[in-house]
Amino acid sequence: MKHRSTSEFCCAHAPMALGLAALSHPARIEILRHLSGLDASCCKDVVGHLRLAQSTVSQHLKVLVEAGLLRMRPERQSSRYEVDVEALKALSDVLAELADACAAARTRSDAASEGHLNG
Amino acid sequence: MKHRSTSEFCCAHAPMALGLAALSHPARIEILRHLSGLDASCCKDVVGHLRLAQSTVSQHLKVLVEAGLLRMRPERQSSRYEVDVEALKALSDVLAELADACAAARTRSDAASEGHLNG
DNA sequence: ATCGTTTATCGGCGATATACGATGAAGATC
DNA sequence: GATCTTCATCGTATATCGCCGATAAACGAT
Repeated sequence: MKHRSTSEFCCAHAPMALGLAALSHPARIEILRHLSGLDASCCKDVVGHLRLAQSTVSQHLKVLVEAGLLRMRPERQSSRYEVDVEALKALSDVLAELADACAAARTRSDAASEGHLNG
Repeated sequence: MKHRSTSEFCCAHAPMALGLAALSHPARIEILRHLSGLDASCCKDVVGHLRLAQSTVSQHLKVLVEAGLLRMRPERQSSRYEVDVEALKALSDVLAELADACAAARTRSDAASEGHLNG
């Protein structure tokens, strides 16, 4: 997840890669889904929902917070975790842009080869 | 990237997680962008674009192929790699659905608290 | 003050990811 | 046939991940 790659594209795509990495685990996807249903929730609640050790869940929550996809209020007794809907939407949009760019490029090249080869 | 987690949600979210994991590296994002510009391209071309060893690039391409985001025709001399636009769009849509679900849940809960608390 | 609850962090283990060089296979070129 | 190019794979080294148990910190209740 942490890379010290070689070129400028690394810096350019690093935020997107970090966000997607945070979502590249079934447990973390499920955490987002679970937390979206409720208003805000604590770690213990997530532990009850998933079948993972408390320390493991705490780690997953930390990953999501560091990726900016969750916000947390550290109320020492029972911290509240909440989905950052804007950040999630932003990440989704970036991926959608990539998909659209690829689709547009293909459409363009299809049109070109039709124009050149006439079918 | 390969997890043998505990519950049913793992299987449910595994495909999404696998796809996002494939995109969770700047080099692989850049590979998709690069390949979308061209029609189809070979490994050497990608090696020239990125500043990574040929073996490393070959690995990244393999990851993308195994995730279904790239198609490859193994022409032994110079294999052709091509973006699977449909697969990429599908993955983007799944993430968009997750984001929308979270947004919808928040909107609903906002409306509820407004109704209860009158602001 | 003591106990119970909840959470975050530490340390360790096994598995995986990332990167590279070296090697071998397959086609092209001379 | 000899050589070059291109690519996939192997082997290796290092770093990170994912998981857990154990522990410490913070708060509430008794």
